[in-house]
Amino acid sequence: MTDTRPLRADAARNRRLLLAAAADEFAARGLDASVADIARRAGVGKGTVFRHFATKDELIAAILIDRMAALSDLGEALREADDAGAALREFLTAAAMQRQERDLSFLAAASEAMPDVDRARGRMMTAIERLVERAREHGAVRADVTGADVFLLMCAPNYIAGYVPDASPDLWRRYLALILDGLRPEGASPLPEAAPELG
Amino acid sequence: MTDTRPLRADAARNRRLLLAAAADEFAARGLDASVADIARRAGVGKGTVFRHFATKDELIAAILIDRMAALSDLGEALREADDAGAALREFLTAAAMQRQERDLSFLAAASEAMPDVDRARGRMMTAIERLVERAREHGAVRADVTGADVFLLMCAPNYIAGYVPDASPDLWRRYLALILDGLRPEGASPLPEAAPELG
DNA sequence: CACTAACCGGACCGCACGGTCAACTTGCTA
DNA sequence: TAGCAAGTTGACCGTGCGGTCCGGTTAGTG
Repeated sequence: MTDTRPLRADAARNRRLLLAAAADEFAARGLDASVADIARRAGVGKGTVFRHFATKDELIAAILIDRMAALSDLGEALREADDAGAALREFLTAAAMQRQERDLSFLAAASEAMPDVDRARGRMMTAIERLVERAREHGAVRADVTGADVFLLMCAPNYIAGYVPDASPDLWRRYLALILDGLRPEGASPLPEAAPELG
Repeated sequence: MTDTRPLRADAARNRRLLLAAAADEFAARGLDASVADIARRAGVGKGTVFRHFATKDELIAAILIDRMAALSDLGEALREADDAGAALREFLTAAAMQRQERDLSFLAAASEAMPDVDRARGRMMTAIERLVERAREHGAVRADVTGADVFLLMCAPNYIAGYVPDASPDLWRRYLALILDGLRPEGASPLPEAAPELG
């Protein structure tokens, strides 16, 4: 944090390789993918992984923070969009497009112990809340749906499609469309149970 | 299979205790819950677990088969129901009510190697397909949704609600309602991507 | 009641994982 | 180009897991 000396060229390169390899490996095998496999995929020794990330959890956190930051950027940019409903759709499509990890429980667990994760999640949550609020005002989504709901629904398309062996890589679009249809206001039956409070 | 001699009284009791303890432990900690913990919760030695189930996977399979059989019974009973839409809703509610495991990937993996699992899954799939077909004919669900879709969506409410730390135990009802609203035919936009083929 | 096959339990094994470390290599700078 | 801090590496460690095994226990039977 306080120490911001730039990385040596090879170290910076390895860090990039590691993040990419880890994202691939996690997408393929889930969060249980071993650090050794990630190192091998990156063409690097296992020790190097722990030089860059003190812990496997920190590596996961770094990836999640990157992704949440990108989505936050998008969400904030979309605040100006003309069509609030289309903006929300675009956001959720982008969220599903970056292969999300299936196991979000890490997010909840890490938020308590890792302030960086918590901050990134908070920023994304407010971006989502703004989008939902605006879409609601424009009558593009049902009145009883909240930002927290959308946050939770964000990964569902990948989760659902992820359990089809040999699925089309775009199968998630089908379930995203289904969920989006569930969000539309026309003829919606009121939702039971209060919306959850997150973070 | 061929050998159907009845279990000794204590063995039968322990088997029941084990299945219950395993279901609890899996629900609480996911499929990674250790066999030792399950044995402890059942008040039994670890060796006893492996006397009843050759492998941890077989224990999981036994639980899954029980649940799928119960759902198949319900699904077949609901074929006679007057309101086809209500029947499908009732089925999905029952499916969510038994705490489903979050990690369905086991199902796909086990189906290939374990014929019992495959058979139970097949029976449940046809029950679901019948319910969906009938609901579709009655105009209670959109035309482009299939049995495979419903099968995949079945566990989503628990998955979504499962990542809220301290959630109300009935929070899944909220997301089930949302998904059911996504299934309704009025004003549905056609689904992209072909429905997956399962099994 | 005595006998035995079925059953139980927990010490034990091998393995794979996350994480450490000390010897070695390399990019930077003066 | 010499010197050194920064970076790399893979052998190594402790831990916790699924699964084994055998000595002791118990439910059923004649």
